[in-house]
Amino acid sequence: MMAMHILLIEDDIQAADYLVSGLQECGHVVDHAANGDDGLHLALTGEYEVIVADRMLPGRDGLSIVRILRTDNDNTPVLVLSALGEVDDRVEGLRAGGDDYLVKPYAFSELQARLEALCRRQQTGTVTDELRVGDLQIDLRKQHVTRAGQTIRLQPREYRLLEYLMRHADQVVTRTMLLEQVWEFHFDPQTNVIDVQISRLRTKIDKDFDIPLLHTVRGAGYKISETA
Amino acid sequence: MMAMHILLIEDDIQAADYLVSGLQECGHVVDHAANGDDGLHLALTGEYEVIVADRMLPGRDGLSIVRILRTDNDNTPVLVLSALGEVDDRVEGLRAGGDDYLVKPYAFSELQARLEALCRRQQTGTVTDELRVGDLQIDLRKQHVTRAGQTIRLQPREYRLLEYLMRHADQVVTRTMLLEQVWEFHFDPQTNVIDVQISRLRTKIDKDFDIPLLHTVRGAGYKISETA
DNA sequence: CCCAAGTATTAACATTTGGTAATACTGTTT
DNA sequence: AAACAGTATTACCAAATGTTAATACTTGGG
Repeated sequence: MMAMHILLIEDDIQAADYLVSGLQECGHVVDHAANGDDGLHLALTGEYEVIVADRMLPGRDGLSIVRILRTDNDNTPVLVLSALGEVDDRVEGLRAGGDDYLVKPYAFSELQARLEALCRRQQTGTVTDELRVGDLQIDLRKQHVTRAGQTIRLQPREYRLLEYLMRHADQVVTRTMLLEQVWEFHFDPQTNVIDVQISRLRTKIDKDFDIPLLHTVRGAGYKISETA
Repeated sequence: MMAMHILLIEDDIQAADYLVSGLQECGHVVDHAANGDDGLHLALTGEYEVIVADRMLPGRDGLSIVRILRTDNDNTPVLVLSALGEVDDRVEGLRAGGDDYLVKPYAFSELQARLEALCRRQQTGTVTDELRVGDLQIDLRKQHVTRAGQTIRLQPREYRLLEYLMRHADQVVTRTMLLEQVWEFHFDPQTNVIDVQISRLRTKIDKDFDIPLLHTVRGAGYKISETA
């Protein structure tokens, strides 16, 4: 089993210590947060393969953390630990979302097995988990974009547009390709949606930087590339 | 080959007559419009399995008709007839959208074959092409909803919600089912989105009618059914 | 060098939809 | 009957994103 970066959000000190040691012995790197708010902060800023969170937490409970991550388009898998009796409808909903839950008390070996399963599911989903052109970089798992280390916040459509462009880096991408693949329009909208969205994307990824990466290929379309 | 209702939009009288006769001889029912505007009107109001439209038309061209149908969520397949030389980028886009085009001059047998292909594609897509509960009815192909013959205009999400409910008519549909199937949320948004959207849907499908079809199943979810 | 087509940029606007919350209604339980 | 949880309705807001349109810049051919 591969070593993983794991975030553990658990307020019970005893349980937390036990888990941290156990997971470290398996070769994993474990960060620990003792309450929901710290946990959420780490989850949003850090790079974890998987998050283990208690259902009941001071401040912000485990489910609320999942919800916020998902709303933020962060797909890091979360394993929710819940005491017998506190399993509710929402925990069931979790399963379908690629996450999992585990009812306390549980065997450590089961926790291990489920963590592995969650990571496998994640890994098979995407072949690579990042795309890069120059200093522009997409974390596909977290749908997180940075340029020169600086976070760039994109809207959903802008993200899809950029992802498509980057999956075809150094290739010319035609307007028709974009309409079909990014907009799922199979007809001509006869408006300049694309021009406008390209422009919006440009201001976000190129405006504040010296070297433009998103190039116009006159009469053909667009191309994202390090070299003009 | 099944008999079909076909709408032909063609301004050239000779060509139109030729096609109408030919198609009628194959057992089809053909309506003919001689210009783009009449054609669009028939397309929007009538019930056709397939539409054949000239690319160049007085008033409104064939592609513009396709565009308007699609914007209106009408998926009736359109076969565009285009003279050599007037094929442009957009026509290519058509193909991907489940439509087709044919360059003049063409053999009548090829037209026949393509019409059949378009209809087959459409038929295999949906097993039935309408859902009905009492006097409430959905035309799945045109995504058109009527109650007691009266058109009901729904927003996209409202439509998906209603379609899901009607595909499970007389069955209780839980909130979790709706979140996953209609909203593709695999986590609890912890808001009352569903309640609000159900309410919006109700005002559209039940408010102006005597018998309510959308019922609340307290503690469980919702059910669409003729009988309370 | 000038023109036309292609493209860029920008602002204002409309629509769809989710979030929030106040209020009211309804069925169930004690 | 009173209390309570579940649900309904409604209004207002905000975000995302498509539409329109005015204006300006860019490029290549004549």
